[in-house]
Amino acid sequence: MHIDSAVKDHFSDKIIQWHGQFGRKHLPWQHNRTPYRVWVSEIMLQQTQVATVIGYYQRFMDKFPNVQALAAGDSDDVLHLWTGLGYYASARNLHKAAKTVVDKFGGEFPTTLEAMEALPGIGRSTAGAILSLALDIPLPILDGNVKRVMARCFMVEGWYGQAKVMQQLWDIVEQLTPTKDIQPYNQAMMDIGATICTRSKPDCDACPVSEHCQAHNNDRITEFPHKKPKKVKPVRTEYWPLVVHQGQIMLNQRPPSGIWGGLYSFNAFDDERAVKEYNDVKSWDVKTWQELPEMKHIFTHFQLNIRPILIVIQDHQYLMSIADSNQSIWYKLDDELSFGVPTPVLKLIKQIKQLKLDK
DNA sequence: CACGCGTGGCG
DNA sequence: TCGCCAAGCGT
Repeated sequence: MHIDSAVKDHFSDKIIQWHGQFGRKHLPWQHNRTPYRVWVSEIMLQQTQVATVIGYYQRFMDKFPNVQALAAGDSDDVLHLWTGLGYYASARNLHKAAKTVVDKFGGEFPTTLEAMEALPGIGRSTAGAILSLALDIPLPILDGNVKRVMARCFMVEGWYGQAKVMQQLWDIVEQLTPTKDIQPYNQAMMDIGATICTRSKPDCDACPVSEHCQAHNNDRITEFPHKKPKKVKPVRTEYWPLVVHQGQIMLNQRPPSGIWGGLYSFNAFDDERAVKEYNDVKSWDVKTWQELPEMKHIFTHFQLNIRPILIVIQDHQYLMSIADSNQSIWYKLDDELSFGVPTPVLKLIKQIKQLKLDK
């Protein structure tokens, strides 16, 4: 995609002008902007909101005011200052990179994208942020905010996990990046994403570049950015006969491997008709046949809908023979459990106990 | 390309 | 109440 140079100029003019009026200029890391200070803020802000970061940032800077102090610092102190912030590998990378900057670069941060990206924990966007915000080097950034703004302005199809989408977004921000005033420009891009072009209910009336926004102009704002399709968990429905006789309930041990391996559970059938056929084969004298409310049980990889059917029987001619075959047991509801059962089975057993059946 | 990484805020 | 998500990166 090629962006017309007049459009580009107008776009960046609008963005920079907006920054003068509405941009955030008094966050702690926006004063005394050095690569070190911007770097620490960028790492802390990865996947963490501004309001959360501020306190951590100030404590960190009090303890480690420059890269030499951090490099010389104790790793326990670094991690302690990170406690509660999460992503502790980021703190370890930060410490490691500080040592590299001091040992290999004499305490001066590199000024090229490539060298910056070679430091642990610094990817392309963070490298661009440090170099542009601290040193006014005209490089684009592409964090979550900028991605959202770009996806809407240019109606980028697809979701961020796709390589072609990221390529397209980088291509767009490269073309739009102005050669001067990069600091306010990049700062404003993030601010607009964070405060105007929000995930839900974007305030397009307040946006300085809404006239360039294809999604807005086509009234399709809510469609962008496209969400990654959630993997739909397969749904399986099973009918479970809960066969009760004289205060006992029939359970079967499951195969040793697979779901609920070795645990005791109820028989499972694909439909209610199969349960009836099963019952016919057994020739039980059925006293009660009652469908209980469906239960949903979520596994990692699928959802199981359980349709329990309470079957109270009074014939006991067959009971012992059933129990003798197929790993079946008759569990006395008054006894303590002495074997493993899956959670939905435990819930059903508790339900049945409360019914106080045919004692 | 998918996943793990941590926590707090929000609708 | 709880699933979703927020200034990404490394594997």
